[in-house]
Amino acid sequence: MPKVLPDYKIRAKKRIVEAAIQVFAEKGFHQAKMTDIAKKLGVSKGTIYQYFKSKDELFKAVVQIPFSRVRDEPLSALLESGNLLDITSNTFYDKLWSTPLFFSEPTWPPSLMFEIVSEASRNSSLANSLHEMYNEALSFLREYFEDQKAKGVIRREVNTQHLALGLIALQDGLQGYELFGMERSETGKAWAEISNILLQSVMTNKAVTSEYHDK
Amino acid sequence: MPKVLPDYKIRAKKRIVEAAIQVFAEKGFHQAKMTDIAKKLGVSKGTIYQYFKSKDELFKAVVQIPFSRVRDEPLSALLESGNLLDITSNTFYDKLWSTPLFFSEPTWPPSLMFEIVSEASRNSSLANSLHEMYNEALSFLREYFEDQKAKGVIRREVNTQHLALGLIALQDGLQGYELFGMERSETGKAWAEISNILLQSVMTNKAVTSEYHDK
Amino acid sequence: MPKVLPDYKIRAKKRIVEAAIQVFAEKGFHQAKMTDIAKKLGVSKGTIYQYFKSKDELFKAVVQIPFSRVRDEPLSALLESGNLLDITSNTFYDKLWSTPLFFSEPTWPPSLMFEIVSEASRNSSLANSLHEMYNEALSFLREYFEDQKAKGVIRREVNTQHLALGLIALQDGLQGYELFGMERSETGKAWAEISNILLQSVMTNKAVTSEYHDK
Amino acid sequence: MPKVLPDYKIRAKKRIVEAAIQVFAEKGFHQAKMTDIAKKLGVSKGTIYQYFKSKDELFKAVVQIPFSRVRDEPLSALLESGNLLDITSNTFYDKLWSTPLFFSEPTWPPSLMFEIVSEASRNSSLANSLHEMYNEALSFLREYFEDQKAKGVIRREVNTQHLALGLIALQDGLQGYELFGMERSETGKAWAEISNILLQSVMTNKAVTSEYHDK
DNA sequence: CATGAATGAGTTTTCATTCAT
DNA sequence: CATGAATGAAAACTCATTCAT
Repeated sequence: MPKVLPDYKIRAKKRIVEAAIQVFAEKGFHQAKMTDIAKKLGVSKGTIYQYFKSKDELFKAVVQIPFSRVRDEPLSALLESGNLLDITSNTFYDKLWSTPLFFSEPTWPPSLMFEIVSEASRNSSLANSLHEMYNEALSFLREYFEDQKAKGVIRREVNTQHLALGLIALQDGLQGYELFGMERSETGKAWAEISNILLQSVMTNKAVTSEYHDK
Repeated sequence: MPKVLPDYKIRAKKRIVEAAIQVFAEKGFHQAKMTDIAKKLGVSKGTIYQYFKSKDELFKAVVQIPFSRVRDEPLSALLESGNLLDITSNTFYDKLWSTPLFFSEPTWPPSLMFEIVSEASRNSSLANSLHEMYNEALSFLREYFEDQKAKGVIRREVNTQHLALGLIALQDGLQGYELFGMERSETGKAWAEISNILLQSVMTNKAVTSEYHDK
Repeated sequence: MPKVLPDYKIRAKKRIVEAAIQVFAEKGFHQAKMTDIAKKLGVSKGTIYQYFKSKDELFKAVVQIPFSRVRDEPLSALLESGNLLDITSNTFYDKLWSTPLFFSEPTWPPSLMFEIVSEASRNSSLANSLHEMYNEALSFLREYFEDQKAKGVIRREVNTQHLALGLIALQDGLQGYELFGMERSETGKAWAEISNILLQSVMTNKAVTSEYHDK
Repeated sequence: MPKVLPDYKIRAKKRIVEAAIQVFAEKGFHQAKMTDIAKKLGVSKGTIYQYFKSKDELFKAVVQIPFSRVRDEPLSALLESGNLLDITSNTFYDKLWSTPLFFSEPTWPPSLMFEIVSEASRNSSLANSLHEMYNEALSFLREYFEDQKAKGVIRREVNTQHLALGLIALQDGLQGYELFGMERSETGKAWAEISNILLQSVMTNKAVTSEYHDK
């Protein structure tokens, strides 16, 4: 009888993955010992092996966390309710990465993200799934920009794919700098200024004028 | 007599560091075995230990490679001879990262760079030296922009620090995407388009006009 | 709640220390391989590392075995029940070193003792704890002699500290000679004769006479 | 053509052995690296291998240093010129061990001595040669005592073998205590007092009286 | 199911010894 | 002969994984 996993098992796996994400982020995948993860959960190593065949299996599960950051509700709300230049706000910048960890869908803290990207360069299957996730995120933003284009906010000749890619790359780059100690205040100001220049440049004259009037 | 290392020892260390960079980039620090590095060099494990006390020591040496990418000659030449919008070229984009490996000063391949950044989040001493390197690179670009400002190419009200930070972050972000399989052709086009929008936005009207005439 | 080690862990550590003492005595510290110790216990190397961080840590534990030989019950009993010249007996000589190994408190076999003393000359922390142990043993014997002095058995002008030191040194010296093959029968006779001369010399005339009468 | 070793070779070997003794004493046999010994001599490792097939061979050479301490000239002179109770002096105590190192015949410093004794318990060939050396030293002292007996200084019923054994054992024991930090002043006083008691006890009444008169 | 002591394969590290210069 | 860089066999040590309780 094909049986789906009982509910408690799914919840147990999720709790383990959440703990693993934290520990991997704190120590790095290879420095993180199975014992550390077990300790963080308050269970024994053996228990983890009841749910995941191996440390590698657990890593894969961590990596399969759906890439939901751009799609998550607060972010979508932000985009859909406001106007285009809201993207330049620190609120948006923060949202892009700091989707509340372990609240709804857990997400990778930046240090883990960078390790995963590095790992992806040697692991094509991981690369593929990362690629897919990014494409999804990009589509989401691109569609939003296309929408704005349809509304006459963004100029017709703008390549929305490149715009989306550029904005997210900018944010990822700045994010990385925070890892080695660049101040959030500094990266935040750079985000605000650069994204503002970019978006103003792609807006129609009409939109620019009206946005300024709104302020 | 100041006791410096004999020349051949410096060269030996350098060769080991170069091999280590390659192997670390291929396999990641923890997957890279001392044997792998020795094999790549065609020597025995023991030889490496004559030059570096431990694997960790070797990693530190790898990480202390001076951050010379922006200062290296071809890059400077590119900036100094050409006009501002040359930055938007793929040549420049390539230069930023792909300073020929093991030619003059070895540099970290991207996958190693991402691993190092991730590691920096847990290692404040590493973080400090990375920070310093980035500041140096940023200063270099900012000074260039200030120069352009003095020449009337860039508008006076532009914050050149943020401009430099934004451009490098954009490049680093795109670089990361290549690690999980995004095509260079795609990232290159995004770079060209976004950096072009940015730079045109910060240029004086006069400069924009003349640059267009040059083409 | 004061976090003490669980009982079984203390017992496990003790069993490992006992095995280590045996193997160190048989082969010497550096010739003794972790595998040898594990094999003697019938466990794997890994197990030992669960209880001791390193071979050196294990050595330290071996060395911290309390110096109980003079204080142990049979020895005290011997001293307290008998008369002073019992010290000259082979029973006492044997007791001084050969407290039954691994019976109650494990003690160092002579070959290990000599290695430890040699090591102490290069390791001041080890030297300190050895010194302390010896002082304890010496105090015990000195107090016994002081007691005998109070009872009129030993003459008042005798320096009991030097007497104790001399007797134990004599025993340690003879012990060493057994290590390179001097017969116990020979060292035993030397002990009997020399300690007898010494003790008779420090006894009061009255005590000498009565002791002779006892025989 | 059977050829004895050229003179310079013998001298070279001797210099190496002397350096080895020092380094073995400082660090212990296993902690002493061939490099250390070479450095102490100011030559390269390779040179040592020109004269000794292996580290073990070198150790054997160190251990074969003739046991000359009791026979060496100053000591013999001391014994032969003076009277019996001179043995109780600190000068004699010092002489027993501290035959000037590397002056004529090198001798083992105490820490090396203790390591060698420990090693002898596992190495019967080493044990044999140590035993032989000790017997030689004992004979020397015993003969001296027999001589004193013939001269009417020592009583006829005294077992001179045990007396010699006891005195040397006492000295060796005290020597060991200095290795873990017992003060020379303390061990010296114990030696003076205990050896004095012993020797006075074995002397004839006549000798005791006259010795006292000499003072 | 949960536990955590035991395992041992896989690495790092050491250093006596060799040998090309 | 002397040198010291290179070697590699032999240890120490790690930690994911297993399994008896």
